[in-house]
Amino acid sequence: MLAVSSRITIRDVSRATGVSVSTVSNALNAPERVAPETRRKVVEAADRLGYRPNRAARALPKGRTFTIGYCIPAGRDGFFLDTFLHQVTERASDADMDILLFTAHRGQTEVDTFREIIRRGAVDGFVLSGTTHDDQRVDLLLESRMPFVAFGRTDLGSTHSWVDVDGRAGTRAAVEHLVDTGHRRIALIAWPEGSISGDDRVAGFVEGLEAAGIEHDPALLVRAENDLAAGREAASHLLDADLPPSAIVTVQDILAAGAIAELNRRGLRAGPDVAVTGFDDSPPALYSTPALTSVRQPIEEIGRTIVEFLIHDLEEGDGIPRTRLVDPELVVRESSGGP
Amino acid sequence: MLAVSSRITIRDVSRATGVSVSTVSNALNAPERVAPETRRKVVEAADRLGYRPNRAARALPKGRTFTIGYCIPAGRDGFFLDTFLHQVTERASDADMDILLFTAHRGQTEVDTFREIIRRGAVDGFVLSGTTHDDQRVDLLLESRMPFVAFGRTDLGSTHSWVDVDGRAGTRAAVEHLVDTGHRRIALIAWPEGSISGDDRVAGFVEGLEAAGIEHDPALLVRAENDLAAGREAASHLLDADLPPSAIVTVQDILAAGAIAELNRRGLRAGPDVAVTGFDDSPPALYSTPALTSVRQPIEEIGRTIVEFLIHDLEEGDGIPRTRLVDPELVVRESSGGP
DNA sequence: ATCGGTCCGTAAAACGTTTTAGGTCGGGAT
DNA sequence: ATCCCGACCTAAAACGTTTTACGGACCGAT
Repeated sequence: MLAVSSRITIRDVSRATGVSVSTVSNALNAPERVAPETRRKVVEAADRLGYRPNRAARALPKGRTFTIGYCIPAGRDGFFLDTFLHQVTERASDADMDILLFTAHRGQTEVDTFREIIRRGAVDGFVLSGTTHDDQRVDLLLESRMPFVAFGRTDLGSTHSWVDVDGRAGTRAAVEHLVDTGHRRIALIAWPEGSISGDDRVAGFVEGLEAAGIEHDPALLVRAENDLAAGREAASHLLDADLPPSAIVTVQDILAAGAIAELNRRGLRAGPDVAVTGFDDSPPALYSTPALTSVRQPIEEIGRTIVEFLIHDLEEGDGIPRTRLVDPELVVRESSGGP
Repeated sequence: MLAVSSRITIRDVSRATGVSVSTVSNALNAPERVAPETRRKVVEAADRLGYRPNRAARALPKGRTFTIGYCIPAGRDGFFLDTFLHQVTERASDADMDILLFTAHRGQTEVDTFREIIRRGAVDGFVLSGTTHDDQRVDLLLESRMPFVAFGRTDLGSTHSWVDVDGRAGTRAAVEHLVDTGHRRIALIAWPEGSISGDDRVAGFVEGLEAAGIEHDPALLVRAENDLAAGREAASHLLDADLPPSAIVTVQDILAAGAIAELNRRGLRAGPDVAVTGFDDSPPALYSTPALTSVRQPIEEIGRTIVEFLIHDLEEGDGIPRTRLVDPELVVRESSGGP
């Protein structure tokens, strides 16, 4: 369909007020350069006509697009994409910026796509998520001097802005909670070694045990991929041991769901018989029976902070890396003997 | 931070090849207008320099932004936003378009924000979701002649493009499945009257009963808001009846989760004792114990079709409304006595 | 009276493309 | 020889803004 609806341009406002195009622009962007009466006339006419500067036309001379890029991850990133994106978008909107959503082109790597977006001059900066140790996107962005803020740390953590959850504090809190309710034999189902947040969560587990003066039994730490079946299997392995644990901590809700399923299969109840805790406080945690005790990441705060950092960088242009580690919160529910 | 990285413009390619700017543009956009040898030279140089036309600059003379708008809903829309957005973005990317994500400005209605986006000439068309009976956004878009495709029907269904799930067929399939496994006393937990998809799902329930020759007992249809507690309460009400149901159909997984929680509280087991089915096949359905029988909406297909319709409209410009009702699929799990 | 300075407004250039309207050249038909 | 046409290329205008540089008017000070 043809772009109809004859859009209102600055020229229409100029005609309506009898004042030049430049004066209209000045009246709207730099009010101090224009006589109060003229400004009033212009603003009134612009309002009446419903004039809004064309995005693309504005971007050209400004050298800014008023757009933030976000690459939507290929594999589902978890359940908070929803919340995260909403928060990011809302905050961006407060600063009059929009979000450009893109995804890796077919047959291209994600980094290639980032490069494309940069070359096209499509955005002023990026929000990253799902960072890895040596994240290639970070290399590219640093190299091209593109402002960005990452959700998650990387190996280059000190040279760029990031916001992350203190996962270590999270699992540690879970362990402390279990110790407080009388558990001594506490197991952990973790991911395979090598991911930043995974290793961090393991560290918190160990730390929590140490703080409670409990010796860490290596047999009680098993690794599993992040899916239901793997969680089930890992739990089964733990429960078959000579001295099975009385509590199972996991690094992700799905693993916890797997553990609960395995308990059910054996006629045991999560909570009364074996305590289980998850991580992320994703919807399944809340809706499962029994409801899952889980470590909640403050996604809203994270999204808000990320945009705040990015906008600051864009406006002030100082390029100084800013970082923030936010505290997660343990939400106690039935699966660990809570209410 | 200043936009550094001295971007490559068409002028650079022009200089590198010794050919005019217009020829470069033609070589890249309308190859037939340029001699083969020249074209080769231009393409080679463009490749070598990594030239990509600037988005904003291109939008101006083209009168197209190569962008599709999507307003991220305020309340969480469900769990498929993730999947849906990914699909939409990927398909858009196939057609060389990006997604502009926005959200209602503070203190403005969603419609106001749509109007803003249109006035700014920020997008070529929209993808809508979460439509209501008399959706104001639809009115606005039709009025401004903006191409768009809705996920979900509206009262103006015949005048615009939409893609929707046949919810009626979904609940009907759930009822049929329950009848097949021997149930006769089947209840429904539905939403309050008035939503398109909710009423549709109720209709499917009634239809299913009729088809099986079962008389519909009004006492077995209760209404509840879409949250866990409400589902719990509704189930409790049903189970307290003189003739409690042997199976409970729900119009959403969260209501089903509530029902299961209530069953558990009473020492009953979902599946063996009372069958329960959900709708949406959201993550909680899969991860709950027992795993939930649910009606799965083919989100990938929906997202793909929506973009397909929109791109077609944009390219062909015929503006003819296209519609598609896709069939959902019943996924049988333990909560209804499945494997 | 002339000068200098402010205030207010405007014309014009610039941003990086695409597209329109020619322009030049060579060759085939007359 | 002239004319016409097609093939190839280019200059220039256009898209809708912002911004720079300048000009006129007015005013107070010399």
